[in-house]
Amino acid sequence: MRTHDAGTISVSDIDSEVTIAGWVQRRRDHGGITFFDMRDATGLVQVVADPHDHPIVDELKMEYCVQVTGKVTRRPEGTENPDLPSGLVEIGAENITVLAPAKTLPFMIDDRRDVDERVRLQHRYLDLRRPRMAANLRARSRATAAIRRTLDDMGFLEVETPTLINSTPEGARDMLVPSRLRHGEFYALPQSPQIFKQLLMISGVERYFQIARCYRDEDTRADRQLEFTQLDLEGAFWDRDDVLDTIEKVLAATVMEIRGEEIPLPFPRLTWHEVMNRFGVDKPDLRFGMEIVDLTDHVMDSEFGVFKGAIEAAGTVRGINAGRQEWSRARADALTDRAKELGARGLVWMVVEEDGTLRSPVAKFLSDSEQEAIKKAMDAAPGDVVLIAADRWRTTVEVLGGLRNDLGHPSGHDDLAFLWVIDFPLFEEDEDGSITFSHHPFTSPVSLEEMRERPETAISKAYDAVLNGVELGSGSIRIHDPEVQRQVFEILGIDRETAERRFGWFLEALQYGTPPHGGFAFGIDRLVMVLQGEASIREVIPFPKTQTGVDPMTGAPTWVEETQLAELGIDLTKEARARREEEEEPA
RNA sequence: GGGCGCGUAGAACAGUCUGGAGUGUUCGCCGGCCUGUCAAGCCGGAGGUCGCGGGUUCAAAUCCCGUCGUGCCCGCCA
Repeated sequence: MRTHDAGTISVSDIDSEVTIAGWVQRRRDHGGITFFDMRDATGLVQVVADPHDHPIVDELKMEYCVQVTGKVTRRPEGTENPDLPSGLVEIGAENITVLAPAKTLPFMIDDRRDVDERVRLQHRYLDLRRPRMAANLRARSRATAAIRRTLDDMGFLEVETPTLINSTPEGARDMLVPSRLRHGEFYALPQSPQIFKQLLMISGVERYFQIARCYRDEDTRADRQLEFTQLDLEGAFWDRDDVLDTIEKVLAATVMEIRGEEIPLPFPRLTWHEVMNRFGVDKPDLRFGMEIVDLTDHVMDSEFGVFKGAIEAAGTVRGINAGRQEWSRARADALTDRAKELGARGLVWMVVEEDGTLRSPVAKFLSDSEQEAIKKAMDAAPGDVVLIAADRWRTTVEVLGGLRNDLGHPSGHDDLAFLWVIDFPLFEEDEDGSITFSHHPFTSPVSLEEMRERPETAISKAYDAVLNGVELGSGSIRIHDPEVQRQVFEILGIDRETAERRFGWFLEALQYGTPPHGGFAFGIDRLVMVLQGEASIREVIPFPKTQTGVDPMTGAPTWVEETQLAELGIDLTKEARARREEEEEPA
C-alpha cells in the first residue's frame, strides 16, 4: 500500500517512484496546477498535480484519506519550503486514490487555534491527529519505553498486579466495582499497587516495577484524573538512597529520551521543613526565587495588632518580596482575597517608594528602624512590593507559598528543576486535632521512640520527587516488622482487633522473613506533561475525562439496563431513577 | 460541597458594562476565477434556538433569577 513515509521523503529519493498514503492536510488549487500536502504519522510532503491529468484532485478535501503514487522531484529553484523537512522535494502525482473521504471537520487539524476542550474530547480521534497531540502521544510512548529499558537493564522484574482488589488505606476514595457472584460486596480498583508490591518483596522478587493504572475517586484538577498511570517500583534490601538513585536514573533516561537533555545528578535533597520554610509548599518550584523571609524578630515590638497577636500566639510573621508589580487598590484586594482562600485572615502589603519610604496600611505602626530592618531583610528596592502574613507557622508559610506560586510562576522558559523533598513528618494533625498518616500507613518511621513519644513531630522515611513545582510522586522505606506495623495502626487509632480484621492477612505475611524494603511511584502523566510543556495532564492522556468525570465522546458513565442491576443485586435510589427517566425521555 | 470565569454560525472571536432589526471579523463549507503555492490569492454565496427556562421592559445576545455544560481554584486528593 505504501513504499515510503511522507515525512521522511528527501533529496535522496529524487527520481524514485514512491507510493505514500495518509491524510490531505491542505489543498492549494491554482487552476492549472494544484498542490496538496500529504500527512502521515511521520510528517508532511507536498504533492503537485495537474488537474487536467488528474481531475480527482478537485475532489480532495481536508482530511481525506488518500494514496498517492508518483515520482520524487527537486522543487524548482525558489519554491523550496525551509519550514518543511521534506521541503526541498515534492511528489509529481501519477496516481491518486481516495481511500476514504472525510466529512466536513468539526474543527481544523491545526495547532494554531485553541478549540474548546469539550469539542476536542467529543472528537478526540481527530484531536489526536493534531501535531501537538500526536507528539504528546509519541513522547509518552518513548517515556515508557525508556523507563522499561532502564529498569530492565538494572535487573528489574515487571510484574502485573490485580486491578480488582479490596479497599486499601491510601487516603483517597476508592473506585468500587460491584460483585455479581457476591451481592452486596465490592471490589476496589487500586489507588496504587502498594500492598501487592510489598508482598512481592516477601515473595523474593527483590526488584519490581510496573507501569500501573491507578484510580482515585476524587474531584479532578488540571493535574488529576480519576484514572492515571504510575511507574510503581520497589526494591528489597534497599535504603533510601538506593531508591532515590534508581528513580534519578529512570528520570534522567526519560528526559534524555524525550528532550535529549542531560540532567545533573543527583537532584538537590531538601528536607520538608526547609522547603516549607523557604517556599511554603512541599513541592516547590525551584526555577525562581522569591523565597519566604522570617520577619518575626524585626517586628517584635510592633504595635500592629495582627503582628502582636501572631507573635503572642507563638506564631510567626513572614514575607515575600514579590518584586516590581503594577500596584493598585484592586490588585491589593485580589491578592488579599487569594491569601484568604489559602487560609490567611488577611494580607499586609508594602510598596517601596522611589525615595525608599514604605507605603503601606501598616506603616504607621512600624518604627523607622523596623521599616529599615524589614526592607533590608526582604532585600527590597524601590518599586518592589512586599507581602506579609502573620499567623501560626503552617498557615503563614502556606499562604506565602501559594502567593509565591501565583506571582513568580515563570513563563516561557522550559528549564527542568528536579528535587527531592525528604524527612516528611510521619503524621499530620487535622484541624480537629486527630492524627492521620501524611504518606500511607506502611511508611517506616525514622525512630520508634520518637514515633511513640512525640508523634506530632516524628519524621518518616518518606520522600517526594518534585519537578518544576509539580509533585511527580512519592515513596518511602516501608515497615517490614509486623510489630511496628501494628503500633503504627494503633497510633492512627486503628485498634488491634480492627487492624487484625482488616489487615491481618498482611500482618501475617510480614511474619515470614520480610526483607527490609522500600520503593517509589511517580505519575507518568505528570512527568510527560511537564516534559512536553503542557499545563494540563489531559493533554498527555489520550482519552481523558472532564471535571465531572464524563467522557464527552462515549458519554460514560451511562445508565445500565435494569437486568444488569438485578444481576449485581443493586437498586437505584429514587433520586437516581427520577434523573434517569428524565434523561431517557425522548425529546 | 463552595468561589470565580466562560457559553453568540461547523471552529475561534467581537458585540453584553451603557437594552433598540441576528450587526460583524477570521478560518472552514458551497460556487466561480487563477500554472509555483505552502495558513495560497481574488470574486460571489450559504450558514444563527445568541446553552436552556423564567422574569423585568414598548423592546433582551445585552439587565435580573434559576438551571445545564465547561474550565481554573478552595475543600477533597499525594
